[in-house]
Amino acid sequence: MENGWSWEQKTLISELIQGMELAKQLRVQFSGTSSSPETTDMLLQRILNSYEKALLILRWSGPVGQSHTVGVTAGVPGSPISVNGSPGSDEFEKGLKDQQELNDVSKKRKILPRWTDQVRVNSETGLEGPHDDGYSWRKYGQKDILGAKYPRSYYRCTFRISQNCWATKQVQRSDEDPNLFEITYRGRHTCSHATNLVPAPSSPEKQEQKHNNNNDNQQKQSLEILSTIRNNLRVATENLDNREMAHPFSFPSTSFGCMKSENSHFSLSALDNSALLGGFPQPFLSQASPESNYFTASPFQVSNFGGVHMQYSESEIISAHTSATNSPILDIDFSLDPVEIDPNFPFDTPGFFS
DNA sequence: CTCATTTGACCCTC
DNA sequence: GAGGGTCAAATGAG
Repeated sequence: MENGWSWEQKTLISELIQGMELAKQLRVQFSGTSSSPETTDMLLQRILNSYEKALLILRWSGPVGQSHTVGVTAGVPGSPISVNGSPGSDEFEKGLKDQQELNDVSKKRKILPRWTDQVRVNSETGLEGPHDDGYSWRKYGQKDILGAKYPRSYYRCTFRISQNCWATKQVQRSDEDPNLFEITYRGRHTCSHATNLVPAPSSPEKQEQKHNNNNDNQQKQSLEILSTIRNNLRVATENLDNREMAHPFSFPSTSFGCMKSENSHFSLSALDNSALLGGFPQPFLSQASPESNYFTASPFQVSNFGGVHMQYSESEIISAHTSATNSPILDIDFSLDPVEIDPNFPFDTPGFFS
């Protein structure tokens, strides 16, 4: 590997840089405008900071982090938060240490990266969108949880055996809001199979629209992203299947299938300039409802893609915040197919909120 | 027949 | 010991 940097890494860095430059341009434009300039500037600054951190992390881990070890990501297994931690080199060392520990199988489970999404199911329209996170899951258990009204379901990747893919997820229905499901992902997908491929955008217009957003309307898109952030990352969910209401823990595994590049429409080049904004890995990329039929990338791009939206619980946001500053630990698999996006790339948390 | 789900039992961690 | 997570036999669906 030349210089230890793969093509994917270079592309990633290139995209990061480009995104950062765009954010800078945005900041220049916004500075001085009347519409809450402080907030705008602050948010833009945050975005820039995030890019810088991401680049830092990337460069730190680049040639070094070639081991592709199942990463300790921002999510940080088990303990979400230490909010006030400051980013420091010791954290990097910790990351290295954790990665080394991954060699110990017995610790594998413990160290698996972990993050949470919240998915709301709309009882009216009742479509099965939000659970299509692009992977193929098989339910292996269900458990009544102390203090929880509803049982928790356990899923693992269908290809655990065939491809040694150790990704799992837990689905817990919210007590307060039965329409809300908290999905905790653990581990990364190492499988490359695609039993069920994510459908292409339903219509050329939508695809075109998306494409335009990626190119001609970058600034507009950024504004929408900012708007999304302002809205606490909470977006209404539509067109979801209320079948889940009746069987909350039977998330259809059939509609998933590990994402396959040729169908995912997520090639880096296709993402163009929005790669950093929209190209979030699983579970941040979710197939939109059958109606919208194209991807959503949450939480940063939700406003651009109708249909299903992930929600982040406050704790998750905090976690994100924390990991951004505290856990520059990487889980970047640069061995990925150029068009495949690493499920665990720690964009879930980091920079965008720091 | 094959594969996914269910469910009670077992294991692990705190 | 309690609770959460996983295993694996039984069962069901296609």
